[in-house]
Amino acid sequence: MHLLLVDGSAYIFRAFHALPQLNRKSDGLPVGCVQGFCNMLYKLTEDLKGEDAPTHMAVIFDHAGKTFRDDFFPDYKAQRPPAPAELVPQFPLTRAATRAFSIPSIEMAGWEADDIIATYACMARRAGGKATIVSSDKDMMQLIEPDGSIRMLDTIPRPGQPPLRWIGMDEVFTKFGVTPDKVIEVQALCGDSVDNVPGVPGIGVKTAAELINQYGTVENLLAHADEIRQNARREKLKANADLALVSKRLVTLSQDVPVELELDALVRQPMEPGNLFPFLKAMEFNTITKRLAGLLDANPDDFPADPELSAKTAPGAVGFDNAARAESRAARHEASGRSNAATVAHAAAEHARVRAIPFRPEDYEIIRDAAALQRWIDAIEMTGYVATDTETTGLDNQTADLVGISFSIAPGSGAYLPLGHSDGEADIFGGGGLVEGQMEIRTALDMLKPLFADPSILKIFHNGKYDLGMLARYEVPVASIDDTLLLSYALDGPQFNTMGELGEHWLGFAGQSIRELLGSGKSQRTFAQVPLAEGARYAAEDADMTMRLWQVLKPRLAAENMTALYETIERPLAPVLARMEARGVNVDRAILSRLSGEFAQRAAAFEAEAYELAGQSFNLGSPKQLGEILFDKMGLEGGSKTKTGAWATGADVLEDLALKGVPLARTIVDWRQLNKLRGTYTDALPAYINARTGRVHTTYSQHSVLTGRLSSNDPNLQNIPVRTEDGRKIRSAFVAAPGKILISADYSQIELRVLAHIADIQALKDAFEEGLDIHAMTASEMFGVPVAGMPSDIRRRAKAINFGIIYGISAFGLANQLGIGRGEAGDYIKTYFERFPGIKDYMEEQRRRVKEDGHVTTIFGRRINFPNAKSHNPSERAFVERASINAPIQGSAADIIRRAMIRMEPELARAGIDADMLLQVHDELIFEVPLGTENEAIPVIKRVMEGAAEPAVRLTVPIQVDAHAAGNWDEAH
DNA sequence: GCAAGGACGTA
DNA sequence: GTACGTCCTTGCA
Repeated sequence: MHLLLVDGSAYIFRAFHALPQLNRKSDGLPVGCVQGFCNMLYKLTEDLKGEDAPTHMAVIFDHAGKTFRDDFFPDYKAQRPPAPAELVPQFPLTRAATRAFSIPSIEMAGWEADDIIATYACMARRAGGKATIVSSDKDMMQLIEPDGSIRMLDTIPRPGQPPLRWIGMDEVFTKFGVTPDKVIEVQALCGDSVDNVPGVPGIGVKTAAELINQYGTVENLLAHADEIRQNARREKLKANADLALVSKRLVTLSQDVPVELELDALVRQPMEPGNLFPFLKAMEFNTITKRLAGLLDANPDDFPADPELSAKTAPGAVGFDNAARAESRAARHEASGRSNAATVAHAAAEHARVRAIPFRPEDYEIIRDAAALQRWIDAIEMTGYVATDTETTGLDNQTADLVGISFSIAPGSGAYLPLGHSDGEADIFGGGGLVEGQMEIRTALDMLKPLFADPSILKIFHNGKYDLGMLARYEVPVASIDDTLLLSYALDGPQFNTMGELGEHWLGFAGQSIRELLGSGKSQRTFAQVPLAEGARYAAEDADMTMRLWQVLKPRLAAENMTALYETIERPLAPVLARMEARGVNVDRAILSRLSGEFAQRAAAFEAEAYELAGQSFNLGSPKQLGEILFDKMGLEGGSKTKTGAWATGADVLEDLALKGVPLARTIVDWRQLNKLRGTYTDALPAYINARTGRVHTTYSQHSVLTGRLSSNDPNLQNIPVRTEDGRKIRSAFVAAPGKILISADYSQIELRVLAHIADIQALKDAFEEGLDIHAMTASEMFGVPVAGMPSDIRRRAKAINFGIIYGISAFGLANQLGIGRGEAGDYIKTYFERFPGIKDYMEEQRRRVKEDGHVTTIFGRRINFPNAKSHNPSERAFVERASINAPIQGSAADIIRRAMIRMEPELARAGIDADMLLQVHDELIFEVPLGTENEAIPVIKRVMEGAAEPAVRLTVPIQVDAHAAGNWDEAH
């Protein structure tokens, strides 16, 4: 007999990290792991033929709740984060899949899958047969028998490797340095940080193997502990003898679980089309359905999809993105065994646990050679995740050089791999040679490459976008990331920006500041000039801190229902942005230089004119001096003061004065405009052209904006002028590369459409449905003027009101904007509310929510916090009210374009279109495509952008995107 | 050398 | 009336 035992729970967890989580049913339910699981079952039957073909088979799952190990070691697996929300609904489905394949599905309260597997494997062996354990879990390696009667098979999908990989004596020896029968002894000594098996502190796999190979067992080792020559090792062992013994009990698999099914009950059954196809069809697994139909010679059409599981008919079938927001329900599901209250408690417990772990910089390691690096790589692979951070010579990852990389695999662990520390005095050539004792950079990176590229190993960064861009320049691609900065942003908004702030708040320890390390001003040094030991301490602490923050923040996702936002929006967006930043945009230096001269000349003329009109020369750039001249010296009326008591000289004030016949005011306005364009754009932008790429690379901030928008800096490419003719000249300097053309695609009236959807305003929705001019329609409704032949001034007012609504209108603000009285503005608002009563309801609802909850949300569940909502300052409170009205609108629109950006690249690739997404300007995306391909690219771009809310949210208004192609940004817009 | 304030570019 | 980032001056260290 040959018994095949599949470790079902381990498979889904490992597959979750190994597989791209893209596969969803038409209702949005994630089924990637279920699909991988079905493929594996299929492959097992296909590939295990001849003497490997099993005669008996079962799939074993972990059961929710405590096991016997918790009885004597309550901390066992205590630091496991709760299962990701995307995984939770897949647990019951994998059991259903097992039954669909006519295979017994076994789980038992109080026992881990590993113990049940061990029990059955031994039963098979005692019965004179053999057993194959389908698992890659190292804890199972203790069961392997040298005579081949118990073997292991790894089926976790890994790119570039065969689907089935045998694990034998050699693999075990590579991992543990001992034969399988001694694996538990080694594990007892070295422990396991993932499962929280303590082991003997300070003893790793290598040392453990050495000791066990000499003494055989933990007990014998402890009995002869006095013989050990190395002082530290001996004392550690003697001091922690009890930990070693407890650890051994923890890792030893039970072989006498009182299983209910005898071996005979596990005899392989033929697949039953009536079980199989209803399940596969409900899951929408078309490929495997076809394959199995061929194999079984059956027609799947004869079997309807299982109505209980099917997308269309299942009760309460909703898109996952919707469903995940109510994931407290899903989280209550079996496997995790935790109710929502439990996920909250778990997050709190994790926070307390991590916060209590002291920082010990003296434990950090410096990796100086390949052997040490390999040890860390091995440890990381064993752990399955790593917090990591790159140290570089600057803040801009397109120009900085890599100086080192740090790692941490658990709170308190840390290592620094220095690669580019230089000695000698820093000079303009970047200092002297490399400091001794560093690995050659290419050698080290080549060793790390498979680790970073391995999607089954989670890389945890803080602001990973930076590191991704950095590593990409060194040809180190990264798959599977988590990001503590984005976790914090999804949970708390832009409240905490730096690791220091997060550390201070969550761990009570800010860590060493980079400013202190590098100095400032004239004496500032780059990380390359930091002495190696000092740099190592800082860098390793950074990775350690990142690991701790991850363990604190990640469990909060489930507890606070932010998993879907983080998993479907924030996490996948970061690599997209990293690529956009790396691409940059082509800017014509000659155009800017010519404009700079032109603007300077014209500004100089205005400057002379201003001195003439003022009767004196002064600094036109100084609002203070200008205010004194206008209101003190010239004695003009109507001046107002800013909050600091200075004369207000803003454009609106000067515009007023100009209308009242003060020519100096107009001159200043014109001068300021030209000077602004020159200073901020034509002079500043050329300095941003990257010497290596010849292009301008902005940096996006994914975590800075309250509402969920991106921001752009160094340089800000989201405020390139467009409103004035001179401004557009600057825009025209953004040109396509030779042989390419730019496409600008922008959402039309996205915020008003979102408002119509959220507030459910039928009149607005109808107008959008019919493709009307929305401002003209508003004007017509409000003022009773027909749309045809509408005076432009009436439309302008309606437009201002529409924008005002989005901004949380006030009579004061609208009056200012339109230059009318407060009373009249108030009347407009009143009329608007009468014509569109739902708007008022919406506004009151947001005001109520922000007061009650301290936050409002977007349609995708993004939470926007307003800690000031209960302020005693009335104007502060009024501000919060306006912002809380605006935030769901601006934020939902921001979420929509974020979703479009995430989907854009794969959809373009799928359509076979070569297009580079370069820039995002809130409601606009800029692409660069080969000249002549724009007409194929545009429909795909439009389709992705227009459908970006689906399927998570079904908008009740049409979304419209306008796209144009041209050689420069001005003409494409 | 740095922070704050004013002004102004964008959606 | 919302949300940003940058440039420049000013005032203090």
